[in-house]
Amino acid sequence: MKKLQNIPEPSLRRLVRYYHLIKGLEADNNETVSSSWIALQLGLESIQVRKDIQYTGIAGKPKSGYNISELKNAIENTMNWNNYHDAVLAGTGKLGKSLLMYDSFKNYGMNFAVAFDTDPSIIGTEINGIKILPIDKLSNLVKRMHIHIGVLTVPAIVAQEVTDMMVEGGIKAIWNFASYQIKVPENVYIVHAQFSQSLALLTNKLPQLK
Amino acid sequence: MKKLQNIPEPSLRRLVRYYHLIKGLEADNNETVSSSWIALQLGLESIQVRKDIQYTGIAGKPKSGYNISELKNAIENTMNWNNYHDAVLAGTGKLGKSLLMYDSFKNYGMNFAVAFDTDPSIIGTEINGIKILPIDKLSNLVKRMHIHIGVLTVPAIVAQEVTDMMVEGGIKAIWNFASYQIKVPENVYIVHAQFSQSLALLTNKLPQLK
DNA sequence: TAGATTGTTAATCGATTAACAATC
DNA sequence: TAGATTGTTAATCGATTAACAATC
Repeated sequence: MKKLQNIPEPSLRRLVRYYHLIKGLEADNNETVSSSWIALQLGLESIQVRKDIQYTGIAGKPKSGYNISELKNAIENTMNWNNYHDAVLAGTGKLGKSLLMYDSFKNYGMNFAVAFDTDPSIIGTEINGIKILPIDKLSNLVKRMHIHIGVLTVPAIVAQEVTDMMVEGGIKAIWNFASYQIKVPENVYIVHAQFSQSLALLTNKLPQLK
Repeated sequence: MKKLQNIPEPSLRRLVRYYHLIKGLEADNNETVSSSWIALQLGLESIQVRKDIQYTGIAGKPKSGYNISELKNAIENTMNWNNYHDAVLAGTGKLGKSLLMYDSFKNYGMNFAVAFDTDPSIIGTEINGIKILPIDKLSNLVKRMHIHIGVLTVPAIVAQEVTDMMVEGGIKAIWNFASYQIKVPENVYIVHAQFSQSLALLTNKLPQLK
């Protein structure tokens, strides 16, 4: 049984980059990859790559490096991407719809079981095969289906209200796209996914780039 | 003239959260906010909030705290959100389209001037008032219009090719949504915005939450 | 064997936190 | 004035990096 270790957030982010990099390698038929090659591609130091990979629990071989498919599996295991977990999405506006249309989340551990909205004109319809139900059914359905992941793509003004419904239903992790500081009990985990947060990293650097 | 300081990424991310929090405060008519109140709302320590705010260059008042509108402005200045910069988007698939439809980027320092794609059936049309042009015009147009921000929402397989066009045209910052490790010269800044990166932070924690 | 690469242990660096002085 | 809150300086903590031994 693998011991669960808290992997630093920067390491998790880099591991995803390694993952996408070596997926490209698999296509050509390479078998191994070295930390220094990964580092070179990503502009990092090889020791940092080795440290990050150690968090996944696999070992490389001196001289040859890491087995590519083993490393790929190890990252998938670390991220829990080797199987997927049901999720609900609340708020089928432009962004919500776009996420529902995106078919690749299953490769990243998540599957939309059902979506919720308040707009009577779309309730009962489907987006990409995913049924849209009225928001007041959220809490009960989530409880009944034992769903633990909620994706929040509602307007800021109702973000807390919908969050409370999710928490009431037993949601344990919220992927929050709403520009609102939702409050949750201590045992609920939030990942902030606002575009503004990511974009801030870019716009903040602009004066130094021109 | 404010000195440019490199603000740590975690601080930038938290500052965006403070920003959304105090925007809610402005609506009610509060005038000041304390670091301890912000910290309480976000589950942080007040000293960390004060440290982050110091990066924006403003000073608070002992006993009363920070002036809310001053703090809001200071964060906007730090992120360069007080005016906006033209950007181009390449790849008008589901995600690209959804970003073009999103009208709030102007509030976060960015404005789509034009978009690019390869699909002849949509070239020449507009999405949300933004013209879609053939990708081979990208480099020249970007150069001519002095655009410095590129948003990459193309399939992984062409990500490097399109990146090269952007770089050739003089793009200095790339907001990359493609699941591909694009390579750029040292003077080009990349922000990784893949859903998988953000989602990894959530799925990695799942075993501890259930 | 020699050389390349991993993995361990220790050192460094930078971000966070603590203590407390300054001040409104 | 007393008390609340900021801001500074120092201490701590955790992530990154360096040095080098282990090993294929």
